[in-house]
Order: sequence, then C-alpha cells, then structure tokens
Amino acid sequence: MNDKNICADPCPIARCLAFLGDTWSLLILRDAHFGLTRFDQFRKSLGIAPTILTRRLATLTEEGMLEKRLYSERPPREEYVLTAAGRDFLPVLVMIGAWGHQYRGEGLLVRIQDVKTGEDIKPVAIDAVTGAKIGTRPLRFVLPDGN
Amino acid sequence: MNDKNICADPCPIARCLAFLGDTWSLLILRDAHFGLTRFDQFRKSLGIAPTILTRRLATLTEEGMLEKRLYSERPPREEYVLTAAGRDFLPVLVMIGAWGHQYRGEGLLVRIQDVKTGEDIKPVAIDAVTGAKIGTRPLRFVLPDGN
DNA sequence: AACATTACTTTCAAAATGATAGTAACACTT
DNA sequence: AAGTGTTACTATCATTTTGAAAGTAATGTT
Repeated sequence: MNDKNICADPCPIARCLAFLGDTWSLLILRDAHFGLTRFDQFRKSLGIAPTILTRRLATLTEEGMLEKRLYSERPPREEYVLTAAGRDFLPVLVMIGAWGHQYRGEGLLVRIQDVKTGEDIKPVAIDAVTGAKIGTRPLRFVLPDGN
Repeated sequence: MNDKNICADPCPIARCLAFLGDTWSLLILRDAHFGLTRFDQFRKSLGIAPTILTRRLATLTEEGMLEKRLYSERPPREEYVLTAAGRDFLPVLVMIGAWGHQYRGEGLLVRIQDVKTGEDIKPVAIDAVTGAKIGTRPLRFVLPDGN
C-alpha cells in the first residue's frame, strides 16, 4: 500500500463528489425520487433556507441531475424533474439508505418498498461479472498509469 | 405525491448524511478502503489541510467508521483503520464510483478490479427480494406513520 | 548535536451557510 | 377594484466553516 494521490481528477468517486458531497444536494435528489418537483415542496420538506435551495437546484441543474420544466405559462412556473443521470443515481441513494438502516437504524424509519410485491426492498450491491456481493471478494483500486 | 417532510430523523438516507454528506469524509473513506491508514498518508493523498483532516478523522472515529489503533509505542503513533461499519460502507462507494464512471467518465479513470479475476468490476444494485436491478421496478418510500 | 519524521495545533483571512425579510408576477375572492 | 394568496425566488447580514501557513511535541536517525 502506498499513499499515492488517488484524489484528484481520475477517481470516479472523487469526480462525482465534487457536487455530490453535499448533504442538501443528496437530500434534494432523495426528495426528487420521492416525487417532489417544486421549489416550495423541497423547501418545506427539507426546511432549507431558500438562498441555499436556489443555489443547490441551480448546481444540480447545471450538473445534469435535474432539469427545469415549465408547467404553467401564465403565471410562468417551473418545476425540477430528474434527468436520466438523476434517475440513475437512485442505486446510490438506495445503498446509502441500506447502510443507514443497518448502522443508524434506531427508531422508526422511512422504508423503500417494491410497489408490486408491497415488500421492503433489500438492496445489495453485486459485481455483475462474478455475481458476488461487493465486499465478499478482495478488490483492488487500479490507477490510470497502470498502478 | 405530497410534500411531507421526509428529511428529518426517520429517513435512513438523511441519517447517514449527517456526517457522510461531506466530500472529505467520503474521500477519506475511499482512501481507507484503498489501504491508507495514517494521518500523513491521507493528508498527502488528498491535499487536505491538516486542520480539516484532524476534524474529519475525529468525526469518522466518533461515528464509528474508523478506529484508532496504536502501531508504535515509542514514539506513540496511531493509525486509523476501518471498523465493520466502515468496511460495510464499501458498496456505497462502489455505487458512487459506478455512477461517476458512467456520467463523469471522460479521461483516464481509477478502476476497481476483482483481485482474483483481474477484471474491472461492474457494480449493480439489486433488490435481494425480487432479484431485480434497482430502478427497473417501481419503488415507493413509506413513511413510519404508514404513509 | 543536528536533522528528520509523524501527528498534530494555532492563527487568521476568506468563503459558505442559513435565518429573516422582501420582491415580482400573477390568480382568486369578495 | 382592492385585497389576499401562491409560487419562486432575491437581498441582507451575522455566524460558522474552511483552509493556507506556520508552529509544536515527542521521538528516531546520522
């Protein structure tokens, strides 16, 4: 093991943390997946200051997670809807939730159910190549220069 | 769809974001999974100010993601190693990485390989109950009060 | 004795946060 | 037509957080 810098540009984790490593942004994305789309819905759900919400929604829009959509011409009103990138972020939120459920699970919790079965989901990350659960087989980070 | 508050205490996502929604903390956890354990390794890898690193390592230790371990008695030297909770956080990092690879993947990237097969992993989140990939079937957030 | 290493702490200016209040554009109600 | 409500913000400003630079403490190495 060394202490080579794997922080900067090349790491895909670092890259998306640039905007993602912010609590509000993640909670906005969570609420968007929950079905919220409007400024005041986010504001009330999160108890966030409007200043911050404006900024976060703008960033998430610039980053391509949300897009603005006009839902009323008169008066002009816009809502924020998830893009494909935003929708594909759901597995991340779900895995965070699974970890939180296991390690921060005291008290009543929000659960995520499969609509058809009506059962709580049990999210697991697997490697599609080997079919093994992530964490059960040794993994290795490989730097772009070959390591 | 409503705008009920799902932010506060009961949501497992919100709960772990309390400390997790911080870029540095996530990068420290990433580096810890990469194999780093020591203050100066993290500092050099991340280019983080020592002030901040001290604070983040303390928080991660308090939160039970890392624990301090004495690796030299004279001089007294401590390193930070992942706890079970910290190790179980790997799937989250891996899913973040997978998303980042897909949507922020320009240029050379750090990859994660399975040590035995030598191949890059293809992380997918599935619901262990139905076996379906997360995102392919409709899901529903259920609030503690029954919704 | 002098220098190096490791794991920090101190100081302080700059940036980010967030509470409160205000605004703009319109619709709706009396 | 005047007043009230709704939605999506912006402005102001005190507090908090961040992070760069330098310093410190305990010890090992030459």
